[in-house]
Amino acid sequence: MSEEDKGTEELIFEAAQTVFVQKGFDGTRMEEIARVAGINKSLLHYYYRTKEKLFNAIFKKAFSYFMPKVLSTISSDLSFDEKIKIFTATYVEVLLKNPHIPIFILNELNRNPDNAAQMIGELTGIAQNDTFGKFSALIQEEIDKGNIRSIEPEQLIVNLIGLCIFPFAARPIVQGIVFKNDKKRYNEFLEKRKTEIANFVLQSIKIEK
Amino acid sequence: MSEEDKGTEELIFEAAQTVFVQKGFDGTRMEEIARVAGINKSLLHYYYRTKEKLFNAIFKKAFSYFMPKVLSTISSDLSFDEKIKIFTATYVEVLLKNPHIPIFILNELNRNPDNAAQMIGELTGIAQNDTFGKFSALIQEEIDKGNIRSIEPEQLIVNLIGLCIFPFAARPIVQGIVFKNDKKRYNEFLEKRKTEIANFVLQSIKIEK
DNA sequence: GTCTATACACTGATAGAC
DNA sequence: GTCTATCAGTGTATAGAC
Repeated sequence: MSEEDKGTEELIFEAAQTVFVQKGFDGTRMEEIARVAGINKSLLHYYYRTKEKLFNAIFKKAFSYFMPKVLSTISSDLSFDEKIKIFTATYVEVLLKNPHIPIFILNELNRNPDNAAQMIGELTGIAQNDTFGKFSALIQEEIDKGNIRSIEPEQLIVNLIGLCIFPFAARPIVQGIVFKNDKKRYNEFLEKRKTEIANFVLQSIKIEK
Repeated sequence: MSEEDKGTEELIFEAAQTVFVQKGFDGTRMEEIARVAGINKSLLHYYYRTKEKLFNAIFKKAFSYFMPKVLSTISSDLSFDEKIKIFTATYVEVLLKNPHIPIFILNELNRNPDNAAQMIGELTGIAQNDTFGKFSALIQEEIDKGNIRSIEPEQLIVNLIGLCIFPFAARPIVQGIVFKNDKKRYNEFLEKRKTEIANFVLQSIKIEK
């Protein structure tokens, strides 16, 4: 399907995604979305009544990149180490393809938590099917079996997710200040993270030393 | 000095800080700042000509909480382990007192990188006096001395900072989804982070196992 | 379905009285 | 220094022609 064959609705959706993700809800003008989509401002309202409805559609899609299905990795029958490795590598890969998603989601989550919570709820029916709860249980199991050292499962989970997301959410700091605006070094840095995060975490929690 | 004794300029500054940090530049209305400050809208322009100038003043102040002087810890004559412990503990403490700062800074840095970079530049004269460069050198020294395992200094630095900042920037996710909106558990979680982060990191990079 | 024209509200900023 | 009044510009949304 070529660019011209796309239906107007999809054209609008993609333009809205580009602008909303880059500028956030407050910073986005319907005018600009229309311009990017190459159509008239009124058509936006024809397809999506209000700015909020259009935004919410984008938010849902974006959130699925932010909290990807990767989390289902933990339900597989791989070894714990493999789960951590695949989870972090795949997560970083997804974010490399959608680098602006983290700050967009974090910011909108903060700006309008109630609406965001509702959008998230509508996504999976009910609270991600408690993926984090299952993840916690899995970690506790590993501790009980003596495979990893004692650590609060929630601390480990937040560490894992934070290590993946942070370099993207804080790109201007990491690229600009840590790497003195050397974009090439910043990108190499992210590339290495695919394996570096799992390595860093597993080194911290392994027991046989 | 009581609330009433404050000069108008300071009153405006504090009101602006409250609103800007909560709603960002695009989401903030001069009207609301005036209302929070309990003064007239025109007075804002009398003291700070434009919305941008007022915002920039707030941004500079906020950034000093985001990248606190804690970084100077690394120039002290403490042991490497102690430096990591004090750095992370103090950083988390600062953020506990200013929990909305991280997402505010990250978002504005992303929204208008050029202006933000200039504001940061005006803060310390020139690029933080290359604190991160010194930090990198310190880490490399420890590796060369055989005190910690081999790791790219930049990866370690980003891990350290990310582990401190992320739980604040992603509060709605961590408190809402991981802790199912149990605010008490979320706060206990943050409290424990003061020591947990250093512990987690040092476990990962120590050599004698 | 897509366009032009326009209503209506709001926002940042200024002018001018006190 | 502080206020009221007001302007000019912009933003979302709708009405109506085609």
